[in-house]
Amino acid sequence: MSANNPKRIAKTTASTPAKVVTLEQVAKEAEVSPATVSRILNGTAVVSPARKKLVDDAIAKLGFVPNPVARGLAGGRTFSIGVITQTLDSPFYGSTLRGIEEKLLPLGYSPLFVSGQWNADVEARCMETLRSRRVDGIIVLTGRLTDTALKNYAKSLPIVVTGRTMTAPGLVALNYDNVEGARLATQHLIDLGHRQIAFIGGDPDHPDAIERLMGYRNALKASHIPFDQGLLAEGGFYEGGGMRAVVELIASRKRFTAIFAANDQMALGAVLGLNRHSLRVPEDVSLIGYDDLTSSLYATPPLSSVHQSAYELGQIAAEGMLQMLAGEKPTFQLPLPRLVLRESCRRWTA
Amino acid sequence: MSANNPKRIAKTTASTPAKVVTLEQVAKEAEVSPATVSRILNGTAVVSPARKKLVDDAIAKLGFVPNPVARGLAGGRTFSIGVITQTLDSPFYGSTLRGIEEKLLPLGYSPLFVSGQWNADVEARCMETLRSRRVDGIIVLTGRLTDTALKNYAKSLPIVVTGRTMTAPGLVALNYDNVEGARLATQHLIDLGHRQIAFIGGDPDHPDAIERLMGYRNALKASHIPFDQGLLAEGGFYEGGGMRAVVELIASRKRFTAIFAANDQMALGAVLGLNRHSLRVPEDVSLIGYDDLTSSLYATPPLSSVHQSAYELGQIAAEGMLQMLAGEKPTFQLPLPRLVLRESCRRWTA
DNA sequence: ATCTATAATGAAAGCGCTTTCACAATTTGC
DNA sequence: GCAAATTGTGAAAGCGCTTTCATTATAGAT
Repeated sequence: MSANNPKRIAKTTASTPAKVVTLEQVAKEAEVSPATVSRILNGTAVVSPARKKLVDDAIAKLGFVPNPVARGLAGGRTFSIGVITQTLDSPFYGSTLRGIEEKLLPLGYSPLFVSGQWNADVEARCMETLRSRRVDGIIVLTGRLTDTALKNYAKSLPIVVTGRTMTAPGLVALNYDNVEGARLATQHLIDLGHRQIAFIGGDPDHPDAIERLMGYRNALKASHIPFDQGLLAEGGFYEGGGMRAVVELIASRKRFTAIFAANDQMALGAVLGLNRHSLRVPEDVSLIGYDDLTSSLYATPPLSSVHQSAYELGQIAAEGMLQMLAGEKPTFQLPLPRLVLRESCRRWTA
Repeated sequence: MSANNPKRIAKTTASTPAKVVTLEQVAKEAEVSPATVSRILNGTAVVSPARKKLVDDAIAKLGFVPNPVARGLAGGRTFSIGVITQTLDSPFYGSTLRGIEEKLLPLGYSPLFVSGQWNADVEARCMETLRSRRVDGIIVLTGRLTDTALKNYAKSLPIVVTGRTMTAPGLVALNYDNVEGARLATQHLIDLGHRQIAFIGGDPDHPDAIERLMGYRNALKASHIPFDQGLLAEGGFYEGGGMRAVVELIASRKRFTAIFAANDQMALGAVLGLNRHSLRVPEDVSLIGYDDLTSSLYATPPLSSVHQSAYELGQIAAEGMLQMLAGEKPTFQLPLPRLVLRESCRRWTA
């Protein structure tokens, strides 16, 4: 290939002379050794100001850009961070990816996104892919791997994981307070006078789903409203599931005046399910979601929700990773969930 | 670093012995030269079946995984494909990314996603990042770079670009037929009896926006409906813009009985804008969008739209890239846009 | 002044793989 | 049967960078 390469370049590059400047050329230009150039690039040793200037000038003149591949091989650091997301097209995590990218890029790190499909096996394979690519660290967005598995990975490279609460050496976990967010949402409904509040839950294997259910129950308990299993339905975190869940609820002939859906996607599906049965939001049923997706703002009616900044989550995760890589102890402050009130809830007077 | 590494591993790896098997070890185990192992790995030369078996066994026994970083340096190929998307959190392109990933991964290629933010400068920087990372090829999802710039990049590495129609050596362009899709949508409205059809356009710099407007005009012309500038509004391809556009339209007191929005996000925003003025979809105004997002299926009412498979687009783009890398001439068949009828349009009888 | 720390630098040895080049072992052609 | 073409293989030279190790120049201590 190293012979193939020039060949291909020769064939395809008529006007662009494909000048790939190497560190060695910089060294020659500045009349110093490659080692010195490397030291300046990495700040790994003190270099006299005079030589530093020489080198900086040479770099500028030649337009030298270090080759990350060579750096990876020689130094063991690839300046890339693996990110395991679950699906690349999630409306929630999409923003998180953006947050990660924006924090990483300016520091010369590139994110390498792979999707785990909410499946532990796939995720394990992702981990291997990322490790074989010699990423410097891995950010896991929730995921299905066990805490133990994660701890193990953390032994060989730094890990930041969201959606969990755990501690281990070489690992930092970030988790929004789902219990509190769900409590807030349910309490809001209670404050509006609702007493029969249905809950559309997410995938029961998912910690977020469990915690949000817990918040819902906590709020009920605090107001001495008996918890009713019959008011629970499962929507799997997607629109279709939300719709099905509400249809089941209606079919069960359980009375409810409000619904708290464990995420906005299900809430949006629920609106459609309700409409199909001539139930209007918020006239007949009040509805509140979770996540505060962009699309919820433009739903019909605009959906009240629990705001969780996916974007910020990404930023914080990336920041934490950067700190670990710098050998610092990551410190961060996760924003608290907060209610965003729009038009999908209404006071209920029985 | 190579000295740092063992140090860190020693510190963090109590149980995992961090056994990184190298090609050389495989060679030793199989009692052949590293060159032979490499040849088997890459299929670059004929190796006797006997030795091949030896090597395969050694690989299996040792659990050897080639180091892509070293491969990148030595062979000039990194088995990674750069993908320039515009925002990581776009509901449309999200699926495209998924399509790309799914095609690439099984062949040992990893996508490297970077976002251009619909900005030519940012995009140019992305290009440089990707090139400096020595990706084997680049997939550009629409973007703002000029055709000329793209042609230039194509001189040094294979490029697949979507959302354009152009040809150049080392470049393949994939474009859905926006004109036809828009014509279909508009024609549908005409068939339903609408004569005053408003158009909410996208960013006027965007080729998709231009083509969809053209399709709209073509359909009108074919039915001898005069084109009316006053029925046009610009929504910038986002929900908020769609909402503003419809509000402007209403304020202008132009009569219209139907709206064709150049994408679903704007259509969704338009629904809200209409509702704010007590106009119902589809009772008072028929509405059709473009893209057929997942969320459109669960909108209130479920939105009729022009289906364009973002996912398939990704797959085809990735496939095309793979073919170019294999030295084949890419062949592909883009699906035609098709109407997806749901509940947002209604017959109009004046 | 002489000896030892300290600072700044370069030479050279890799990182793990691919690829050329040369050579031996076949096979083929006549 | 013998030269010529073909095949299979290994030794060795990198790819572009980092890092150790040794070396020289400089400052500090006695």
